[in-house]
Amino acid sequence: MDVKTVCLGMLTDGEASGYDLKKNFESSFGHFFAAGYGSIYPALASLAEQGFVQCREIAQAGKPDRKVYRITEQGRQRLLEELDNPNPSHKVRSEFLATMCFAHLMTAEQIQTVLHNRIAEIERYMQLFDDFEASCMNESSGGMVFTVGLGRAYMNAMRGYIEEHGHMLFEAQETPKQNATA
Amino acid sequence: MDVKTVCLGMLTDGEASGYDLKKNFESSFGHFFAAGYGSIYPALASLAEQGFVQCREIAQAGKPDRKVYRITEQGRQRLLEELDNPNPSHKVRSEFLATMCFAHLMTAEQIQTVLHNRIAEIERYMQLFDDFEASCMNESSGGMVFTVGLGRAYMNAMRGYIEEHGHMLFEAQETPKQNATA
DNA sequence: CGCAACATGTAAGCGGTTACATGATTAC
DNA sequence: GTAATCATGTAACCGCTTACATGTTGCG
Repeated sequence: MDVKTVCLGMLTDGEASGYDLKKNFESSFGHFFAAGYGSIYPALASLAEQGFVQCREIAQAGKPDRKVYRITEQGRQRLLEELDNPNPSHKVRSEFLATMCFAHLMTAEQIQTVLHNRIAEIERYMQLFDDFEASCMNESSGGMVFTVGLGRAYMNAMRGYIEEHGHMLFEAQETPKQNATA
Repeated sequence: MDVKTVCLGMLTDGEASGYDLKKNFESSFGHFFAAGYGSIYPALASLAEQGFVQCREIAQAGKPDRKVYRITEQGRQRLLEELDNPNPSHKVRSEFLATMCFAHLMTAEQIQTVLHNRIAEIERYMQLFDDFEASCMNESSGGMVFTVGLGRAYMNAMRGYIEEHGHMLFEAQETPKQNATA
């Protein structure tokens, strides 16, 4: 399951351009599947080449032609095959947690800053979830609703844990050497 | 913050070989920072070349020489610089959630299987957390304890959410086309 | 006047995954 | 016998990130 497959899935909701899909990746998919233009445009080109999507160009004044993609029947079949995976992965890559493992090598201010920034980012995601529910809750599939709910649940758990247990990071500092920001 | 840096951090706990570090990556770091031998051995070689670690070879009968690495003073400085980042990332890449977004294109059995497997994986992580606490809780830094606690908190949140709200994925199935497993 | 939004792409590079290669010892 | 544990590495590959390239419209 890569960016290509997710694009294909998004297109089951109706036609869209690469630009449109990017907005989708930012809003509803942002918390668990990031993708930039550098992945999306090549993905769409490749899908078109394989016959999984069809492209319709719409001329525009002063802007590049808008390229709108629509999923084909082969594309739908392909998507179903991908969705058949019984054990899709869920991977976390956290520099944040890696950093916190070594909190005893950091100053209290450094730790405080990192924690503060993490909570701020969590709040941003929470805002995204609120926006999503405010705007497109009615037209959304149960799957999307589930996804947003799960995002909210685990962001909430993280925030709660940090607020309740973050203090333990400040205990047992060993020789807080002066910062080597050089 | 890449595999190299995390290896460097692990070595602040004492000397270790690549093989040792791998076990570390699997147990305590497994839920937020995966790394295989293909990343670890080259990372150690590169760190040694840069003077951030020193290598001591221990001959062994019938096995390759055991290469034990120790962090140097430059290595410690380097690590402190890396830890100075005020906004370390926390990224999720979830084929699981991506799949669930398109649950309305799947059969009930498929969804059930995916959910079941995800919960099984969460239980595995929970077991790892228990093992960690049973074995090395006393000697561990506050940071490691925090990390494991946070992992447990969000695994728990995920599991709870799936159990309480998973049912919504089965509503509103649209034309559950027969599977295209080809 | 400058920035954000609209709109599409390419190319280099990087970091991590996977597969391959080797081989003894110990426990079931 | 066969699987797991110990133990280290290389090399190809793959997919994503980042930077670059271009240009208009409209708002404050």
